[in-house]
Amino acid sequence: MDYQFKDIEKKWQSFWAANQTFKADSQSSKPKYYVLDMFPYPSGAGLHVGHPLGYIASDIFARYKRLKGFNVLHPMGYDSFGLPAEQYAIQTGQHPAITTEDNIATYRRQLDQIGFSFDWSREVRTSSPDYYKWTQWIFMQLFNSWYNKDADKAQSIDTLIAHLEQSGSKGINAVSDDDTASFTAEEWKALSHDEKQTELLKYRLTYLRESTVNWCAALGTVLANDEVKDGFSERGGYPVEQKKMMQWSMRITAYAERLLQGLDNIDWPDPLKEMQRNWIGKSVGAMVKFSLESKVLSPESGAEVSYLEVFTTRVDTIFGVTTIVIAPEHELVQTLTTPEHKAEIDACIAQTKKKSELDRMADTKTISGAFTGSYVINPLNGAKVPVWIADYVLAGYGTGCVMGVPSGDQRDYLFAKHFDLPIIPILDIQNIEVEADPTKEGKYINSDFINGLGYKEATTVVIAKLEELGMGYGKINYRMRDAIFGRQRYWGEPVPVYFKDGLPYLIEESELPLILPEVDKYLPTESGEPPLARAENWKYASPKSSPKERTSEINEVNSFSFGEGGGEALYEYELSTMPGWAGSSWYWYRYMDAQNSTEFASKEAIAYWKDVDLYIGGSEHATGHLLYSRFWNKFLKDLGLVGEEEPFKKLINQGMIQGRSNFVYRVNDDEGRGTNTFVSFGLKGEYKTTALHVDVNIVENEILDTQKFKKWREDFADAEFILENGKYICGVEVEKMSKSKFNVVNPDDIIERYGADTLRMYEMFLGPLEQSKPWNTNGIEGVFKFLRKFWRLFHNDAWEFNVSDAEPNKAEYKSLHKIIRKVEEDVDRFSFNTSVSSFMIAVNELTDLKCNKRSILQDMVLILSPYAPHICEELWVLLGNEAGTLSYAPYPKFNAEYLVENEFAYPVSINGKTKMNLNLSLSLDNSEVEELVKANTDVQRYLEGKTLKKVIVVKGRIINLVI
RNA sequence: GCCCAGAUGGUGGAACUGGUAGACACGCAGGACUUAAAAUCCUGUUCCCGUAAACGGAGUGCGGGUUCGAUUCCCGCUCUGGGUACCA
Repeated sequence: MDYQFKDIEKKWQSFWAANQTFKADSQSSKPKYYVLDMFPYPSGAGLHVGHPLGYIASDIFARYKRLKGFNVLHPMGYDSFGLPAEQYAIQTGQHPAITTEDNIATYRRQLDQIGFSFDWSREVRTSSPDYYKWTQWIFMQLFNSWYNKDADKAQSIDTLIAHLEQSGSKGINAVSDDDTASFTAEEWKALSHDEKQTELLKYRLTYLRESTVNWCAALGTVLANDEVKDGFSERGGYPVEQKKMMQWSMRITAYAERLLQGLDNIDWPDPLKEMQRNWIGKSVGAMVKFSLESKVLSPESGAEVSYLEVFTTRVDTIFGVTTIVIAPEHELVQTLTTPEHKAEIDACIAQTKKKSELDRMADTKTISGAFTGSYVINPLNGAKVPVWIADYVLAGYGTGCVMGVPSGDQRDYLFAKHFDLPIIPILDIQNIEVEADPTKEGKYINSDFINGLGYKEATTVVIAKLEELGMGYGKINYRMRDAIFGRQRYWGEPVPVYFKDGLPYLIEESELPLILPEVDKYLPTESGEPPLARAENWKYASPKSSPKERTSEINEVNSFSFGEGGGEALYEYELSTMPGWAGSSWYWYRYMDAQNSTEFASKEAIAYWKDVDLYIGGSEHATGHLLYSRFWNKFLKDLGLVGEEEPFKKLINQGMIQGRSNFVYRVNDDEGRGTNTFVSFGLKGEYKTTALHVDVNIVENEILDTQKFKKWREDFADAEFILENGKYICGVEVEKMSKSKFNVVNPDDIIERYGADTLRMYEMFLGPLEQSKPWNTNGIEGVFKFLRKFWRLFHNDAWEFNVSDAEPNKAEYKSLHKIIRKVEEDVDRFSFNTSVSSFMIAVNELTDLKCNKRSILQDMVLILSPYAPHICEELWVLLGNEAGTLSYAPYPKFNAEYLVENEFAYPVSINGKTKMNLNLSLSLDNSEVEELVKANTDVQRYLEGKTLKKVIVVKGRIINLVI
């Protein structure tokens, strides 16, 4: 009987669906295990063969855990808001919801074919109102919270208001836009309602602020830093420019330290943790004030300024300061510039502006800057230090102002050399002849009271002195910026906010979800407003009656009296929508309780499932999704809504599957035009050729199917071929998988030809899960043959196949227990490729043994079932088990006794050279082994009178004799 | 530039804490079955010398080191992939 994979797979997929085999229990006496995949964006192209790699791995793991007795939650859903559907809508006028619906149907069909054990009853879609209601709800919680640094957590904004009412800004230790704000309780109370709101906005965890954003004109939207690559948008590759806009932001910087610390307690790949650490970019240093010679007025705030403040990580080098350099965009540039230097400074600023467009970052070699004519005073030695501007100083980091220490910093060094400024060595071992020496070794020189000290000591002493003088203090800076949260797009979650007198207010919780309105077109308006401005009646109608019982002063600032007549007033809704990462920053909680209409997930569900035990996805989300998710999780934890500080305990990055393109070589004629003759790869050196992509689906093992090639495209119908050894060999190159390169392999085709079980095993067999690798189908035959061989173990005519209940023999037990141990080890370290090999060996052994023992075969089916579930279900029933019981059957237990051997021969080397085979028994201790070895006649022969110095035994084996 | 990961036959890869390098699979070559092909099965397959074979020499990107013994550990390079980019 042949292996009819199509019938078998269809049968079991229907069975699982009909019986809800993989529905996770909300309550169970079994321990819980949560296996999660990064949910896909359902693109129009459908799944290609690279997408399921991670899903297959997680599915194997989930199925394995079920067999091991865990209550497994293994859900799937769709991150269904996003740009491509909207771009398509702009081009075709088709509503993105319809496109998305179609794409999801395709994804679902493709996923089902692979035989995943997802619990589809918990499916989520970020674009569904039932879902985004809660995304909006979380946004509201963020709006209503501030970060209390003393408690080191987010708290309700009411607690902040209460504090302000009580004692003003005194004693508030918050993360805010403006940490210099100070007023008394009386001053606070005297503020108008709008002034209070403006003030509070500086503390809210999501807030509106004018910020410099990455504006992509072609996409008509703002992009986050991680969506911009080298000045171009990640999606589409359009140019991105800097622009100032009023934007919603998320105060992720409040969590910088916790995001950093949390990395130490989670089992994630080190490179990924490292990426997040770099992104957060913690630097420990100090703030130092350099007094101005005379006080000036700030052009922005009008306040008196008496010093320039710098941030430095090397405060120990303060005696080597020869310049203070400020960013050309710094607010005091014009104020500090003396009339005789104005021309130079203006020229320099103009040049910077021109440059910053595109190549400011590419061009790091050119040194440009100018002297303002002003001086400041070094607080520790009173030296007069000139103030310069230079474009290597960024306005957006630290104070936009640095102290130039040419001896220790290469940029300062180049700057000093270029403008002929002094360079002061500050460490005795410093070598500064050709470049700066940033060493921390040696003893200080030219450095007043720290002369002779070492780095650590000097740093402590300098900071202490600065603090004593009131001219500085130790400070930690982070590179990470607050995350921009608004997008000027249609296909996203509406922000549940309306505006009154220019200030944002939340809509009522009871009014959620705020449904995305219909629009006539998906483009921005003529006046440049986001697409939502096109929606009719996109206005907030205040509730008919004022909310009751809003009498307290605290509540007063959160609400206001509505239109006099009741229900008359209409207010503008926020027009931007949320970014792609909003919906994906909490979705793992929704799976815990996907149908809940009163909470984002019930307390009980969250208390039971807690967190994700295993998360599988690509490392490209390192500084996006994975960071934002950790941020929201910590916030939800602060509010007591969830229990765990970190959402994803263990994370595995699956490697990317790259495309593998095939080429044919068209022979050119003398004029360089292409002929219709194609030369095989090995002979192409003898001709002038042009390489053309050829569809990888008509190439097998690099051999072109010339008949299919002629049919592939009309103009190749009468192509001729110059063959080698009767075959046309194609060239190969690894590239991104894309339609235009004809290297896209669709999993449907593979399943059609070999079945889902083969696809699953082959994707694992291809190589280590975490490694990126090109897809090629060259080895898939081997996996298919293996499954067929496994099938034949149960259906072979060569021996009468009767399941026997007899006691298995030693050899059969040995094969079985070898594979039990191997697969357990492999699954635990996600080395699925090596277990596939081990299966092949085990099945070969059992075939050779003509094994028909029920217990052995049954255990084999169990062990293989996570990898190839369909065939195993079929064989499980064949062995007399009830249909559907396989997925929760107990996993076979490993017993080491079956692997013990009493006697074996192995090579032993003498002084490192392999010389002889020894037959010895195990389970002796080292001294006994030594005696035995000495008594061995073979060894005697080699010794030839010399003494045996050492017997090296490893894991009970003699490896080497030292003579 | 900086940070991280990697480099093993014709190919994908294995060797888990230093212990017979090349498991397993693909491909290739030869053979069996067949009128033939496909399918299946068997044998060989790191390279070099040589042969009927045994055997001998080299060998895990390159150059050193530690060790009885290194793909594995250490130092210095080369190349490839990923991240990041004037962060003071």
